[in-house]
Amino acid sequence: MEEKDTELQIKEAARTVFMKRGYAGARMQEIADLAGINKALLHYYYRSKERLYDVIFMEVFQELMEGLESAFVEEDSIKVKMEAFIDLYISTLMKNPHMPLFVVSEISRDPDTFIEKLKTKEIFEGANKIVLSFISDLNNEYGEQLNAIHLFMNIISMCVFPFISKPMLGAITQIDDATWKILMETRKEEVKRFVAKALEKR
Amino acid sequence: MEEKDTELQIKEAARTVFMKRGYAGARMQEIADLAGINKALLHYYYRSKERLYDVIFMEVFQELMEGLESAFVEEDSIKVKMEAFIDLYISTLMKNPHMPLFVVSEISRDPDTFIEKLKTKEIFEGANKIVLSFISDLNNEYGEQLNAIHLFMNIISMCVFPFISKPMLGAITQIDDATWKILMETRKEEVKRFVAKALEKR
DNA sequence: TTTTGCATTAACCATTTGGTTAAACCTGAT
DNA sequence: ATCAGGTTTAACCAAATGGTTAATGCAAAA
Repeated sequence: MEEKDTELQIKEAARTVFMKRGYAGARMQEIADLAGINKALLHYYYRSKERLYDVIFMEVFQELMEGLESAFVEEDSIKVKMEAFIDLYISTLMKNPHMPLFVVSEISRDPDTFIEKLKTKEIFEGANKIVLSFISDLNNEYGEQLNAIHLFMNIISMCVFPFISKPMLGAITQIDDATWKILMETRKEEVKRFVAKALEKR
Repeated sequence: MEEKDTELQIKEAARTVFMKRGYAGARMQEIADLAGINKALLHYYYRSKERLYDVIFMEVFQELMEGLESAFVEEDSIKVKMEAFIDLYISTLMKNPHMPLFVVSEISRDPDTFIEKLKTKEIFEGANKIVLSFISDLNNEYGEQLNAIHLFMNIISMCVFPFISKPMLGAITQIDDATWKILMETRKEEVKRFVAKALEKR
């Protein structure tokens, strides 16, 4: 059947368009064109723009959180966890470079609605618990040296921000895509070393 | 006269609305309402939405770059410059928390147009030169320990990203505004210490 | 072969939205 | 007082846009 195929094609098209343009900038017509279907069919499968958007947004958000969680499944020392996280998260973002900017800007567009949506889903529970336990672990291990929340922010920032600022950086410094890929690949080691050195005990 | 007053009021309203909603999400009517004037008057002063937007965007972008530059005017050691930058940039962002997300998402919405715009302006020259000389300074001083570009990214990331991710972080962890302010205030010292430690020579 | 029911489309519709126009409104100069 | 200039507005317009509807296609069941 074409059933699932069509629905999937719509979702892929919607994902591309929403990620590129944001909710306000996205056009139902463009999604339909990209999916190779009639615009009315969008409304047949997903009643409205907002519902379609919700589905896409939650999927992307979930992926972002899963990427975060999966670094923590193994029972290891906090240092190993940290390094696993840095490796894995940068790799994830190299595959999906548009995800973080999309998620972050759409949340700040309407934080209250986002909070409401979160409450109904279970994604939140997992991610939230893991973040808090990570911060608590950091605190036990490095509490005397550094505020754990700041350490957490530092790590996340160094992993995520380069992807968010890439278009701007690229415009200013004219880095081509090949160079960028190498830069992000070497970045894993650099960030790990940077953090490790900053946390060295003496 | 009301002349400059009206024009200024339009610009302030436009800035607020564009920063909150982005180009696509902004409505000329909302800008007019916020400025307390008739919508036609917007077109009287600025011919179109795009022109008004261009003015606002370039102003905000310029402010962001000036903030970056002003930390470097003094002829000091690279370490002092770095610390001045961290202090000053976090302070700037505390006053204008929406600036970075606005700039970054609008650039990535249409990087080519942004590059075109940049070429015609002089803002670029200054900022670009300073960034490159900063990276070159970093390289001379810490080149053996760390790739200078990554170090530059690290510092910028740790300063800027918290403001970009605040709405998301706030939604997940329920940090109130007072706590946030304290957190960002203490962050200046934390980031400086973190960077200093990571760069210590032995 | 006919029927049934979902999938798909062309044509439409109502609203929103950026933009225009012609008239009204000031204010300072004559 | 009236004239001339820019400023401001109410009313309007055309295009874009999300959404609907009624008809068509089409495959499996009868």
